[in-house]
Formats: sequence, C-alpha cells, structure tokens
Amino acid sequence: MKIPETFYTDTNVLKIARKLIGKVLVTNMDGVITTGMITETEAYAGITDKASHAYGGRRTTRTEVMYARGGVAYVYLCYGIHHLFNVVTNIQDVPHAVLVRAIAPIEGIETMLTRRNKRKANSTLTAGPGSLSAALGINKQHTGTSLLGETIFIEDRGIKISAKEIVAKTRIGVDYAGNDALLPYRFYLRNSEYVSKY
DNA sequence: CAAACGATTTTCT
DNA sequence: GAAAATCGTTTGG
Repeated sequence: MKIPETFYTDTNVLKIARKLIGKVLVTNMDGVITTGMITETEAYAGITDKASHAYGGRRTTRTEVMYARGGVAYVYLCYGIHHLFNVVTNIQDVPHAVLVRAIAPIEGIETMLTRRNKRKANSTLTAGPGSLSAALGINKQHTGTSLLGETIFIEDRGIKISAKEIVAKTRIGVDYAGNDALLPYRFYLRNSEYVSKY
C-alpha cells in the first residue's frame, strides 16, 4: 500500500520523520526492485533550522526542490562521493525535508550487494545515508522525482512500531549548526542493527 | 572565474 | 583513531 500524498503534505515534519520509521522504501530502477524498512530518519525544519540547506529562506538551484509540495525526492551529492536521499514534506514554498539515514534490507539484497561491491550482507550494507542510497541505486539525478510514481516510493506494509521503540536523539554531522545541532530531530528504531554508527 | 566546503564512508595504522 | 577520497554547489573577488 503506497503512502498517499496527504502523508507528505502534513505541516509537522517531526511527526512525519517519526512515522516513517517502520515504513518500506522501494526503488524500481529499470524493473530491478530493491526494498528496505526505514530504521532511521532526521528532520530538517526549513528556514528556522540552521542545519537545513534552506535555512533563512535560502533558495538556490540545488535547494529549489525543497520548496516544492511534499511528496518528492531531494537527492544531493555530499563530500563529492555520497548521494543523500531526502523526502520533501509540507506544503508548497515551505522547505521541510526528512533525511533517510538507514534502512533494513528486505528484497533485492543480491542487487544491493552488487551495487555496494560487497559479498556478504551485514549492517554496513544500508546503515548510513550514503550507503543506503548506493544500495538502492539512488543518485542525484533522482532529485525532484515524485514519490507517488513508480521509480521511488514508500509503502506502508502494516509494520507496527510502538512509541517506545522509537528513540529521539540529536542529529549527526551537523555540529556547525550551533544550538540547532542539539535539537532531538533524529529518530531511530531502538535495538536495530541497521542504524548508522558514531 | 577561483576557492572553500560539506546532512559521509572507507581504509589504513 | 586518524586521514583520505572527491566534486557539485555556493560564495567571494
């Protein structure tokens, strides 16, 4: 069951980040299907969030897609190597987004191993934003792709995650954001091995 | 037009 | 634990 547009256009990015835990991210690259359950996310609350690319209302070629209506992908290159996959949320012109940091592989594990150039599956296969994007075949040319289409989308498979299984902590790699680096905008599944380390 | 810098991962010591 | 890899985007001259 694909998640509907109304899920993404909700104005509470923290609520969406929390609810995405336990959902299933699906990619279909030229008919090759890979899926995984989302185990870790981070919220980026637009213009009021120093850690966000759209802080202060900055609007550039790269961040333009964040200003779209919720329900599209925002993928960008970090450190010249890694493609980071985000879900754009909120209404038109409010640049909120949720970074998907880790998933637990479900289908297409062989494909993921090939893409990641690994022989055996372990927690490093899809734990970490750059790793999961590579495993699912996501790259920056997918930025702006609608999550209501057939290439990249998210499903609700009825996996139930109780509130106490979800931990809220500070975000990672955003020390430069001053006080905003202390906000509990990172959510992850307690006891999951598929959560980025650090 | 030139320079600096990451919402990171991997590898080597 | 430290350091390298690596390039598009952003910023400053």
